[in-house]
Amino acid sequence: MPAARPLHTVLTRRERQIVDVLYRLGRGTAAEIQEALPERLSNSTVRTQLRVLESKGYVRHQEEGLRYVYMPTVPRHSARRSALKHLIETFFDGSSAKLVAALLGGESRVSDEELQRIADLVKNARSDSR
Amino acid sequence: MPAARPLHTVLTRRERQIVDVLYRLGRGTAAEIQEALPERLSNSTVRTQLRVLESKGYVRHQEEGLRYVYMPTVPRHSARRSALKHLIETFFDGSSAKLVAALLGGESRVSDEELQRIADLVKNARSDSR
DNA sequence: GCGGGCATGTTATTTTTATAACAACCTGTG
DNA sequence: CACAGGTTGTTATAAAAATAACATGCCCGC
Repeated sequence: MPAARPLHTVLTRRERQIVDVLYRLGRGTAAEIQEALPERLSNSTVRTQLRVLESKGYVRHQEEGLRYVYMPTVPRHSARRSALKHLIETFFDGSSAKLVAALLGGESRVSDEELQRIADLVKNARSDSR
Repeated sequence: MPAARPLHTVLTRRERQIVDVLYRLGRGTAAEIQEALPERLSNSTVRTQLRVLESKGYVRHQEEGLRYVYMPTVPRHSARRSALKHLIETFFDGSSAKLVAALLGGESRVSDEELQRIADLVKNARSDSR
């Protein structure tokens, strides 16, 4: 039974890197993961790490033909929900509005298209709550 | 010269916990940090950890009367910007809109007041970009 | 059917992390 | 002024993480 606590507070540095890659890719073989990692590691190392993650219950694999395809056990949406929560609490004083402010105000502005989509989301949310 | 890479990808598990506390508190003594940590550690351990963090350049301290007050070296807003970016890339396919969707759609709904504030932010952002 | 290329499994070792005991030092108070 | 309480510095050790070499097995093409 894994993680009462958010994943990223439980995993080691390497484990996080690997799990993050998996959340980005959805699923992947050792080789693909190795490729996607921010640091060069030997294939052997990556596989060992994956096995550890699996034994801890954070990752599982399916046999696909000959090779193993790994994926996270914690569903993406729940991992991300808790990551989001943690981020808001740590950096935004618990306020979603502050997060949005940072999102819109940052130097890396969102595209007009994204902005439009966000506006729509907000509109819907508001009419829902009315 | 610390961290070309986002903090949380560089720090160990404990170090992250401590740095996170510091970002939440802004600043704090060893005792305060110890208090705020999600796990019970001896005061000695916390201080050792802080010294390590300092030697790595992620934290610094000021002498305040007798005791040391610690704070992050990386400014909060830049740490949070990169954390946010990383979160969006890992869990939201690089789309801010998807993040907002999760924010508004999650079970932990934002309050009406927050929602209002968000709506205003979006409105401003849109008129700016026009 | 044999050797090359990939994949996996096993196991060992090095390195880093994590934890904390102990000593020394102020400082205010009885 | 002695000492209790809170703080820092030093140093040792235990525990975990990280890395990778080496061995094994399987399929495919020559």
